[in-house]
Amino acid sequence: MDQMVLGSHVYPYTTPTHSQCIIVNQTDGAPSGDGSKPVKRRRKRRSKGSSATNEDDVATIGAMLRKRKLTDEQMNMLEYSFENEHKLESGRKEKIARELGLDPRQVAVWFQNRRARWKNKKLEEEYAKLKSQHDTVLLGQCHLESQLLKLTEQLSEAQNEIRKLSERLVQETSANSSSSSLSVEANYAPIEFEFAPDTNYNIPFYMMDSNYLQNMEYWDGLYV
DNA sequence: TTGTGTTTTACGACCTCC
DNA sequence: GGAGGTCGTAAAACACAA
Repeated sequence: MDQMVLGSHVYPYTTPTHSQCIIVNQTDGAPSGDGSKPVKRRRKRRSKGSSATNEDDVATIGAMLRKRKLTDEQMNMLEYSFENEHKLESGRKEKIARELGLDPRQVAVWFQNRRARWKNKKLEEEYAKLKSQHDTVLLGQCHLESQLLKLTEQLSEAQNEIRKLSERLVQETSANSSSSSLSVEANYAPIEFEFAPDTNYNIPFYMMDSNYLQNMEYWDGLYV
């Protein structure tokens, strides 16, 4: 492990293999001039492959930082600290930086990035949870729709059956009407379904006797 | 080895709070 | 106004398939 001394700090870093990241003075370049909102200006960085050879780079060595991967130990300590508290007040930052031999700015940046990762993770978890709930609701909807279809078919069959029986009864009673003073309507007044959700289902229910209901296998589903 | 996708470190711009 | 936050992004570091 190499070390790099900047100011009063000693930074650990792994020797870069082929490139460096050099931060050029952030305020360089032309000012915005007109006093309007300052133009966003990205710092310049050394691209891969170029080398730090001239005096300018040497002169700005104080502002030159290699991108240092934190050691496992530093990472563990930071993670432990993050678990305790996601926010980082000044005193704590200084303390952690001292203990880990890092620049306080590095600690602050690490916490910023860690919070961002934590937030992304929470968002992903929330998304997965909502998606799961959505899928469950969709499944339930499918199930209910298939049930509705099945029940609609059963109702239609039952209505047909009732109509046939009703017609037969009318025929039989009209054939016997000469010998009877009672009308069909008087004995079998139409009964309406109180629970019928739709007026189309308010069919005359002439055959409302126990034998008929017992033999109506069509209604099994409804009475379950 | 190299191309490519992902993660990590670092920073600028902007915002909020005291 | 300064300190510390988020957000978006650059670029190094890393992982891994081809």
